Amino acid sequence: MGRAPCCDKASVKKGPWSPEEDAKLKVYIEEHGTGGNWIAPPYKIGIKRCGKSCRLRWLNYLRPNIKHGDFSPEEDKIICSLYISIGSRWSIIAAQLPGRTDNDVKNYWNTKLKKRLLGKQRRELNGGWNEVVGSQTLNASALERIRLQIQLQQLHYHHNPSLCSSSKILQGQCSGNSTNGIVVSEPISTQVVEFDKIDVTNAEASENVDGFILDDLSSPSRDRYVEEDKRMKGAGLNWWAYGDESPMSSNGLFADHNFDSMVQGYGSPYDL
DNA sequence: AAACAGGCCAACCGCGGGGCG
DNA sequence: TCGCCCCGCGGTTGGCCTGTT
Repeated sequence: MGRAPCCDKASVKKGPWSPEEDAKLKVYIEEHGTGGNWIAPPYKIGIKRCGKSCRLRWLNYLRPNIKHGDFSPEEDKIICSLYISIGSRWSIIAAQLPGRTDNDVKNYWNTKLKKRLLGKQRRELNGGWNEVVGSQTLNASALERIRLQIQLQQLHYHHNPSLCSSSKILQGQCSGNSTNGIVVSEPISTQVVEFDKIDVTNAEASENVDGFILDDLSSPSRDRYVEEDKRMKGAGLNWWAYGDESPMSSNGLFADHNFDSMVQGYGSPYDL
């Protein structure tokens, strides 16, 4: 038996909210709160909206301190790091970004950040991934996160020059036994690539050497990152400071060769 | 100038989980 | 314990906007 609808779909209004509806809802919520019930407000203020629609409008647009507009490089880093760790748990990720909503973060990831980071996926190091693990195909989102982990690991080295010299990056082909449907334990055959010390402030050199993130960015964005790098270095900070705690150890290899832990994520620098 | 394609984002949909009678 | 109801969440859609041909 299907679940009863939360409202009469035939009589509720859909589509964009009018300024009048916004104003009514805002005034009502600010004066009365929701009382944990989103079904009542639309009836009480006389708008023909589903309670869920009211909740969404309030959370994503009307509530105080909502931040609209461009995401900062710092926010980018938080989103990337958390996505690697926990996947598409947008509400949790958004909770780490004051003023941002899960919807905002999700849209930003899907329309910009993912493309920026995965845009060079086709240019993976020396042949890239074998997506088939034994007879098991990796869950797509898990695979994507693994790929991002590797690409972000590169950024990590960009911004930790002390780690860059003769650093090694796992680019890996996976093989082994399925353990829980999406993950694989040892053995993981690895290919290791060495690359030279890179200084991100030399954007041109970075383009030439790594061919990844920076040359994917438009000039203004790249300049932003370079500026941010200078600022962070000036403050004695490194980007992507998840190294030692991540499933990849600081030498760039997986710490435990266990894809399960990597896919589940436990190395975020941002405590949840 | 018109047509088309792609990007972007607000809003909707449907499911899972928790509270409660 | 069961079923209903609602909330919260992630995935998806649809329409507007902008850039390109």
